[in-house]
Amino acid sequence: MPDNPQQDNAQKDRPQKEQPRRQARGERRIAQLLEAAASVFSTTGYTAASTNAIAREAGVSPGTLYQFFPNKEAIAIELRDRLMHEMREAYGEALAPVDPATPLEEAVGAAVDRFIAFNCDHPVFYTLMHGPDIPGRITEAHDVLHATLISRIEGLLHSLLPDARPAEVTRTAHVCFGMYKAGLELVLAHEGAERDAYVEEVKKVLIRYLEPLVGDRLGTAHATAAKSTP
Amino acid sequence: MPDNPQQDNAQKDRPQKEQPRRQARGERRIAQLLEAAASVFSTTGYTAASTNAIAREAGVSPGTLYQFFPNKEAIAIELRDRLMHEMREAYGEALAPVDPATPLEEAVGAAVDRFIAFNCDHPVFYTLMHGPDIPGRITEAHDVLHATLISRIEGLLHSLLPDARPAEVTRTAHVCFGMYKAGLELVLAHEGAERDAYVEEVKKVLIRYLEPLVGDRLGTAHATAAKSTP
DNA sequence: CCAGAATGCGAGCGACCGCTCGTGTTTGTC
DNA sequence: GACAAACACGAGCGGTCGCTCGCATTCTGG
Repeated sequence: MPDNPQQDNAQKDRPQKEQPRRQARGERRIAQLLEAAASVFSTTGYTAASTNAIAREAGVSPGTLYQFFPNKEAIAIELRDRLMHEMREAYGEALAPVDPATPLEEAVGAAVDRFIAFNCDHPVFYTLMHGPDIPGRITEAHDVLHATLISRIEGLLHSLLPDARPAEVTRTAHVCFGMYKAGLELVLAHEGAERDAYVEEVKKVLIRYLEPLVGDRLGTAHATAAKSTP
Repeated sequence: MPDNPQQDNAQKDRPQKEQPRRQARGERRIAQLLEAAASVFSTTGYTAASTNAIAREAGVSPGTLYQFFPNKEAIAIELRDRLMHEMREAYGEALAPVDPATPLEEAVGAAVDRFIAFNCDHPVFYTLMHGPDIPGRITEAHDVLHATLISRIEGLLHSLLPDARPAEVTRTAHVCFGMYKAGLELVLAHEGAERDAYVEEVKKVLIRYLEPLVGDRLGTAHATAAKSTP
């Protein structure tokens, strides 16, 4: 068991996890702790972040932290769940509506802009979602989420190129997601105007990768050999 | 100090690190230990890999391990250095010679093929080079190496598009490297025919990204609508 | 053959980590 | 005001980790 067998003496036989009646103070503490956790996670990564450091950052004792979270993992899960909720709420179904007549540039640009904006506002999101540092159970929930994201992209792709073998669509979706992920990392590594420039590069990568696939369907006149002289 | 302040009571005031005269047995042990380290690192990552586990995998005691390496970091560094040497030796200056007349497809394809082949043969290379799990000093050496790689790509790009502002060339190089890295991750996550398919996708991504930049320079008639009939 | 160096062992040190628990304080309810 | 529940504290428990140290064994040069 080369995993992370440090300890796992958490609660186990609790089919219903009935939490104690929270007071307003408790809710405030939870928010405080999650904010501190976001800070610590995004600067040191998940495994290197110690619960004592999170408690210290929040200005409380380790015992207080464990009043509200059964273990370290639960902190990350709750944080991720809240971020996911906030994202859905802010951007709705970001790439769900696959308007079949939208030009490729617009569809890709909008999706990339939204996701990147959210990640820039909440740096910890990248750490939790795409960080390779996450052990055990968290990953399982992430895998589900990752799969739904991929299938969203697949759906979008399917509406763009109805005549393609499913395996290829899946592969293309994985490539798009991987490239987006890499682009996001590049974007987060820069700031200001340079950051904006990288955002445009990411869009270019995706658009140019997908352009030949959608071909010149409909009247969308994107041209790989087009010039600025009409 | 959120770094890794576990211990650092290694040797410090040793300007010349004069190693003891190695015997053949010692060299064998070193190779054995590095092989074990490669296995453990690539399956558990750097930080999660324990030196005791490496020693156990190599079939020796922890004390023996520290006979040959001053600390855990040195194992990773030596491993990386040997891999780098092996790579230079196997593929020469992989993307150094910037033949200015090579078609884009060929240049990108060759470079991608070489790098990916090497990474497939030595999975630990990805962990050590691109793994986000590496603390402290190792990263410094990696940054140097990363910078030289980027400047190699810049050089290659400069020969392809001589009339481009340096900042843009740098940015393009970073994008190419990031996309290659993401593609490598995708490739390593699959096997057999699927893996080969992903390799081709990575090439497509890079070629299509760079194609509009090089335009139709010279007579290299790469065409997004080109066929296989000469 | 033998002195000394190189190699090998493994219990264990010190540090940190996730987490607990006994105790004390604050808050809501009657 | 009384009482229980929720909240807060922080020393410390059990554990792993990187690494050491004293000692035994094997190799090498003279």
